[in-house]
Amino acid sequence: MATKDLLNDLKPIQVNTRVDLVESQIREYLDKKGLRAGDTLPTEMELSEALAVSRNVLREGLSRLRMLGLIESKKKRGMTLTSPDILGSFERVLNPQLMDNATLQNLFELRLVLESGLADLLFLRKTEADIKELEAIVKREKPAATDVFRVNSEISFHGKLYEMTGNETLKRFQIMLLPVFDYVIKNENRSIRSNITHADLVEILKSGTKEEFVLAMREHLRPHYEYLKP
Amino acid sequence: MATKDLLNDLKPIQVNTRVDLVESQIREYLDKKGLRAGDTLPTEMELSEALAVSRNVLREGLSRLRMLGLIESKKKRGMTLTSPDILGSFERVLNPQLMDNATLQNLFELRLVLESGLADLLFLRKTEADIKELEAIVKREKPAATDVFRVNSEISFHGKLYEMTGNETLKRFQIMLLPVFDYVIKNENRSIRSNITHADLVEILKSGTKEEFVLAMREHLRPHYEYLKP
DNA sequence: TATATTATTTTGTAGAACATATTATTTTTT
DNA sequence: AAAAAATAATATGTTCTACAAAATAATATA
Repeated sequence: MATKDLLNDLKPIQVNTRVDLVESQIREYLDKKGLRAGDTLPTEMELSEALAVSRNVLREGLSRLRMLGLIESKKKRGMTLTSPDILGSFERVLNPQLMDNATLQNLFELRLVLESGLADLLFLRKTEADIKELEAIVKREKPAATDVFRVNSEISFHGKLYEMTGNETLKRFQIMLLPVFDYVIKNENRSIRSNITHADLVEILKSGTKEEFVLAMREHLRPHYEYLKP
Repeated sequence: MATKDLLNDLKPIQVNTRVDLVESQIREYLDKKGLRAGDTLPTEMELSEALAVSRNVLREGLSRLRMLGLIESKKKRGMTLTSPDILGSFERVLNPQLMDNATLQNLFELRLVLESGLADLLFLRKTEADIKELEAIVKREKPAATDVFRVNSEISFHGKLYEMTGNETLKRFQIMLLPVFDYVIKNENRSIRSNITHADLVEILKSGTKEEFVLAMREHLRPHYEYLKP
């Protein structure tokens, strides 16, 4: 079918609104000028004149950049560039209800990949205190509930792992992915049993090697991988 | 110092602008009403009246949601909810020049974690064709350049690995992280030599086991980990 | 009935005006 | 002359009105 191919090959021409143009032009401007956090921008009047748009349209564009944390503005002082909160924007968009299934699945996998790859950072930065806390968490788990990744034990145990990496971005990322993970699992009604328990993982973290941990973590996650499509 | 503690404990009161309120209120509204992709929103006039703000302010808020890909609008038809492009917003913000050092470092590590955790997905989805392409890429590499992760071989080889996961989100994520990775490496002038080459990795993918690959990949990335702070 | 024309509706854009907060300047007071 | 108070100036925040443009609905015409 030629028409079907066409639909795939050429995506519909989208008329960029003036605001879209403002946004990209300003972003280009920042890049071109090599501006950095702290630098000041021209005033709204100057910008709107230079771009030949109304102040209204300009402000709609600026509003976007403000939301992303790229700029801040104060009365009389004007606008300044700021270090954006890179996960802030991500957070606004991560609503399982609105995401299509493919993306949900992708994010589910993304999280598995992350967990599988934590080993080195963990061994680099684990402390005695961390191990003790993990042991406490494991102790608190109900003995009957062998299911891993179930909401309760999930948040505390795996969350603690992320925390131990000392990587704030990673940690926040995990928290943001939690609802997605939960959503997928619930929707597919998966039953999850692993040969490697949380307790086993802690034990290896405590007195095992990195290599052992890598393999153990994979084994711990295996049930999840088994649900993935080839 | 009491003042210093205070600065840490209580963050400055930020007067939310009307636009900020509009944004969060509309987001709340969507959530509360349980609206999904495809559903239509009230008109701008209705919304601005309900929120008691000018149409201008309302539009600044909507502009943000539009940027995030949460809503689309057409003349006469009004606005509809859409599945957001979750990485689109991320992309807009990932400018190494604007990010603070801690975040750069975090993203660098994030990428290492991802690469370390790819093994299972790769073994789940690799094909003959993939392996052949990898071999071709390795063949093209200059024999003198044993440095891994250097821009050229990096983009093609590691990029191909991500591609093989069949996870579009993951793949795009990697592309977005490339500049960050490059930026960090250049700034720290790291010399990188690994015992495991790309060729080795391909060989294991071809006729080795998952476990071998996991360990090989870690070894391949080891030089990078060695630069990380404990 | 089919087609052409004309409203109607809703978003997109523009311009002017005023409010508000913050800095800069001037005036007054001591 | 120095300090304090009052005033002006400036840039962002907000509102209002008006019109353009596109897509749909309604009507008139062949």
